[in-house]
Amino acid sequence: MNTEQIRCQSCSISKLCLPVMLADSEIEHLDNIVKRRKPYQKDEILFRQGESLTHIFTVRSGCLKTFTLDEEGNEQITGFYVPGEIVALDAIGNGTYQSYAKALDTSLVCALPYSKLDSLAGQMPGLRTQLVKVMSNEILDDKALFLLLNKKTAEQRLGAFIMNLSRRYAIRSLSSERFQLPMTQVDIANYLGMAVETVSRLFKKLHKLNLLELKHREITILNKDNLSQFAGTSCHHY
Amino acid sequence: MNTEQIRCQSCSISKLCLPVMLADSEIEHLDNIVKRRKPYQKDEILFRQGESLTHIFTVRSGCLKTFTLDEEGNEQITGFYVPGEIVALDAIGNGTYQSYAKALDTSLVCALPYSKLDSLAGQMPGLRTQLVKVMSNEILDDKALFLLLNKKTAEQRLGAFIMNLSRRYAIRSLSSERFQLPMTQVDIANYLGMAVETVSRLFKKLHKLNLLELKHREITILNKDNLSQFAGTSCHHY
DNA sequence: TGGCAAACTTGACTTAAATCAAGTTTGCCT
DNA sequence: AGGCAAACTTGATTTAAGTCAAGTTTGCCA
Repeated sequence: MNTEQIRCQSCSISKLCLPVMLADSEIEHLDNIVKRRKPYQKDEILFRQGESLTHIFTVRSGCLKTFTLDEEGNEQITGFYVPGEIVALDAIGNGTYQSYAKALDTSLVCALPYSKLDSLAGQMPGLRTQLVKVMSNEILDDKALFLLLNKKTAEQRLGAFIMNLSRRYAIRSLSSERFQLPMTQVDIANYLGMAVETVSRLFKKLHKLNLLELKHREITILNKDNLSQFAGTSCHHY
Repeated sequence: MNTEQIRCQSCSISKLCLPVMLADSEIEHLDNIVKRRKPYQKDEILFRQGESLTHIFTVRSGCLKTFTLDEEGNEQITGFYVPGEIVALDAIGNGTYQSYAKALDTSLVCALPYSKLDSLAGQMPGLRTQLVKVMSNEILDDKALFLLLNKKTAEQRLGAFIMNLSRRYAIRSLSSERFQLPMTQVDIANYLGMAVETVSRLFKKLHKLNLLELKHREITILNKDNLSQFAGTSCHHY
């Protein structure tokens, strides 16, 4: 079976995506508007900042990043997206993509024509509710990220970033103790607002503390509890 | 006329709020579910983190802040809300308020019972669209804030914060060159992730550069263009 | 399969902003 | 009106993390 042909009805991540709580007949309507595209290759661009919004995207496999460009043309990464996550929700407000989106890996993606999704949401209360919930959760996640960046040290930020990725994989029934980092350390540093050198040194430190192992791009979390604690409350000031 | 009795139909900020693009008959339906409460007094709490979501709030006058508490019980401010802005959108996802909300000033507020708002959104496409747009815009604003905190120096953050407030007042036809800061410098420092001392010193610096004047709580922006530029691109590295 | 750029590492040095300490000013409450 | 806590200011010192410099390693592709 061609993976491009998987339908919402049988998609393994449908419970994280828009079909949550829809009746079978409703899922079918949703499925009918979904376009499943050829896999995007690493570094392929899905959309560009300023283009007018045509589709909302959901990740089925692989990983995407979104970013803007600053005055000097440097990437400013604004998010990473793993399977089940929805990309471009910030474009709805004024109908224009507000960032670039690029595949970090070969990635399968579902494209939902926004106008069709919107009118379906008008007919299906469950879909409307789910869309609003997904957006509400994104606002919540953004506020959590805000607190992380604003109040925590570099080592807490990196620890929390790894734990956050791990949790997102766990919810998706992917391995949460050992996984491949889909992004480079340069990307992590950019996203977390720190220097690459700092990221490298902190990974070394986390390893020395026996919290995790990093080999090439493969992360193994050795002590989930301690890593969590380290990320949250290693800031003792007595 | 009692200000508590103003209706959506005649509310001066309705064009920034949920009624945008609704037909008159539709606005009436919306107006019917809105509760206008007695003004909240300074420091009065609207809701607490963990309470289950009953109402979404919109600010009519005054100013609110939202915050969470960290392990040690310290406030972590997550947002300030001025007239026309909607509070508690991050609570919809799991039906629980995700922060505390407190009045910074005597504030008039409209309370919208969420279940009623939700079912109205099911009947009125314009309301559904507007709700989704408002949420999308909040996601966008959060991402802009993220970039600000992540990539900019303390002085750019403070400059951008002031310009952001000024712009929000301007949209609401309030004075954008001269206004009363509704929050203390302690609150600003908390929100922007810096020390109060730094905020105080930077206000002094902005004054010395003839960009603004601050007297008690009254801000006068002396050179909007330069302040904007200062906030955005004062980071020369040759 | 070898060359090269991107990714990552390590060490020395610098710096922006935090912390600490000790004020002064403001405005609320009795 | 006067007292007191919160808000704000100013200066001296410290520190976390950035920058700079110079590597080594990895993996792509011609």
